[in-house]
Amino acid sequence: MAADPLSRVFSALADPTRRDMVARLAVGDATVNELAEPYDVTVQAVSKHLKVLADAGLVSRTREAQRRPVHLEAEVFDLMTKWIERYRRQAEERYRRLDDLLRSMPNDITSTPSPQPAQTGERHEHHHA
Amino acid sequence: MAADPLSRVFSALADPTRRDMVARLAVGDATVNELAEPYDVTVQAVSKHLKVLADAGLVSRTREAQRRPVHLEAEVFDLMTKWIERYRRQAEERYRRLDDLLRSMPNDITSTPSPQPAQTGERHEHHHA
DNA sequence: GGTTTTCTCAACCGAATGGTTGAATACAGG
DNA sequence: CCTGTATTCAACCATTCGGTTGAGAAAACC
Repeated sequence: MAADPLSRVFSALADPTRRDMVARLAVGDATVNELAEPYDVTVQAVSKHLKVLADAGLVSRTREAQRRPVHLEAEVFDLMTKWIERYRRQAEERYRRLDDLLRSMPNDITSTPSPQPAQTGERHEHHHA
Repeated sequence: MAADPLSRVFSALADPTRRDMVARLAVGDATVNELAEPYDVTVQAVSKHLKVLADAGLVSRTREAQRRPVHLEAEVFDLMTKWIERYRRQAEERYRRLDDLLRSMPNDITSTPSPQPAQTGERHEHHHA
């Protein structure tokens, strides 16, 4: 339903019930009924949550008799951590550079915007005129 | 609006436009108008997105004349990475233990009383010797 | 003081979300 | 074959979400 994979994963984990399910599935596989037990919602609602997690690639279900054991797929986590780490590092590096800049010039700021090159993925020019 | 912090952060990053804003803010602070420029939505929509990011603690705004420069707060990322890493590690450890277990017992316990149900997606090997 | 710029608030709209109940499907077993 | 169990599908409902337009609010500039 949702467009890109990253949005699906973030969106799937934006719900506390679904995060709790993931937490419990990290301990071990479980059936839908087992998963539904602790919550006071219907089994159908849990089944829907599972579908969201499955669409995000976070869990897989294999038919085994009439039960459908749910299994956590941990690889998708990397998608998020990569994204997060990338921009956190970028932000922290910028912070560090700003610190250096401030440290190196006690006065006389406001003249040089930082000399960093055009950023990859920046699809927008500052035609500041 | 008053969901838990973790839900707010995940939810905030579940939108591609907001993720793009975060990516751009990692490069440097920006005003609402500057942020709105590349997207073909109204400034009000961007302002709303910013409110979501701010409620999640991902950005902060400081009034500076009539402009409100937006600043990325990278610490909140840790909230997510901690949660993610915790359960990924747990799942991987469980995997490792399961591997050891399977390695230690040569015969499979899950003997199928009925013949193969011709169902796709069977993932455990029945090496019928 | 009045205007312009920047930004937010309010009301509204359509689509998605999370929940429900009820019916259907698939399989195990008497 | 019939029944029970596990799960999903379908329709519905209330709320949220992302977007719009239109009206403020606050500061800078004339």
